[in-house]
Amino acid sequence: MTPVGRPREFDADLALDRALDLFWRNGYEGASINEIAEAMGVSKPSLYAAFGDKESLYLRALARYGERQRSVHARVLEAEPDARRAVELLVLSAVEAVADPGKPGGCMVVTGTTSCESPGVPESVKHALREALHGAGRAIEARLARAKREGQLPASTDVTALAVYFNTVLAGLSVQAKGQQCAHLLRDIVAPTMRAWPTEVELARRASKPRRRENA
Amino acid sequence: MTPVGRPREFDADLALDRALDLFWRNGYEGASINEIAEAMGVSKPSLYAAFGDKESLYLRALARYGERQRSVHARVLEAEPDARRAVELLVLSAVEAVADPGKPGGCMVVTGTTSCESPGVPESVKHALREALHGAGRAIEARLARAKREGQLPASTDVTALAVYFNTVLAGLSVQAKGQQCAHLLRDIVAPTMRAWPTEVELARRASKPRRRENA
DNA sequence: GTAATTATGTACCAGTCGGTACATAATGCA
DNA sequence: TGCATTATGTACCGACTGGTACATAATTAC
Repeated sequence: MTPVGRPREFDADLALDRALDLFWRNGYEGASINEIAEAMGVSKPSLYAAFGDKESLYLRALARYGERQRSVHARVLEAEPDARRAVELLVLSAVEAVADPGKPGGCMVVTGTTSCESPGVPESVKHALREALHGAGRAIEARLARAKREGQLPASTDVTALAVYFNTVLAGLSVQAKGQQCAHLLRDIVAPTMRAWPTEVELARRASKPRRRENA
Repeated sequence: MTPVGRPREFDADLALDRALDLFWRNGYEGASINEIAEAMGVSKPSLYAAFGDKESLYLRALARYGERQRSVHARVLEAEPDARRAVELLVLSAVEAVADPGKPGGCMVVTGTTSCESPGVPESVKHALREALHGAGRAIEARLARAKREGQLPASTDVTALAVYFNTVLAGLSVQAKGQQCAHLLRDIVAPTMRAWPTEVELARRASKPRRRENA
């Protein structure tokens, strides 16, 4: 079932990736339609015909970014049976990702969030960015909740607070990467970051009755 | 010695604060000269006569922001003799600051850093922002180094890494505030954040010979 | 007084912004 | 062969961008 009408001469999927790259680098207002169209290798009317206005294009790009990000996070978080090790890998992979010279520095959601206060940014975009930022936290929280069920975290653990904490460190990493902080310095913060994980000492001190450790 | 010529009819100091507010909120490119002039209560030519071009104005606003920020940080960091408590107060004060509804959400340096990749941002601005971001880390590092000298941190402590870590959490806090994360959730990350502080357990485990604690 | 100096508002500059009207080209279907 | 449908490039729209020319107003110095 080939579609009727003149076929488009560009790969819409590839073009969206070019737009994603620019939005990632410069945020919603910082990326102009003109340069996006040029990067896509497409004239402006073709861009509008294929993706609608700037708002729709950004939301599509953000959605794609989110899918990929969620997939990476899920793989890292679910691969390791030990939750502490899983989160540590998440942070470490984030360090490597934001410092990757082949990609725009930092995280698209962080870049977008910190530069979306202007009234020129549609409310839908602000909402999607907030949702994406909090969504990352919720993914971590789910993993921590599972760890708690499995006895890898004390029953008294506030998994919400701990998830927000890790999410905050990830956001901070993105800022540091944009600020051109050396990659090796960023790698060195993984260890301090993970010390937030409730230790056996605290586990013993906090729990009223000692908890038998089932894993590892 | 009153200056010759027609006196200016606006308070340049106050006007700079209005510009600071907008740059803080929207970053370098996100804040337009037109709206800044309007917020200043000044016509555009008067603005240019008093402050030069946009680049100069931003650098002056950023310098003022930096001075105030440094002053607050220094007061918090130096007031407490106990370094751990001092850093905890720093993080706590940052939470309250970025969540202050009376001020633009988040930190001006973070907002600026995450939205300065575009070629439209002068190199001097990018440089000043990097410097400001790293400067905050260096202030923390200095306090940690002092703590190490005073025996409040094990001699094996990597104060640079620890300072970058705390600075990263502060940057992340700013992002979370921009993302409208509830203030009470941000307050709850202070405790996990401070667990990165080398504990007595680690102090004992790491030091080859036990270190006598001199303070507290 | 007059000259020099500085500030002010209007009105404008070229360039870019997001977005589109319109004529033309390329396809499937009849 | 038309005809409907869709894509394409040119050329444009009004609004806004950072920045300024210029005439005028207000002050000090002489």
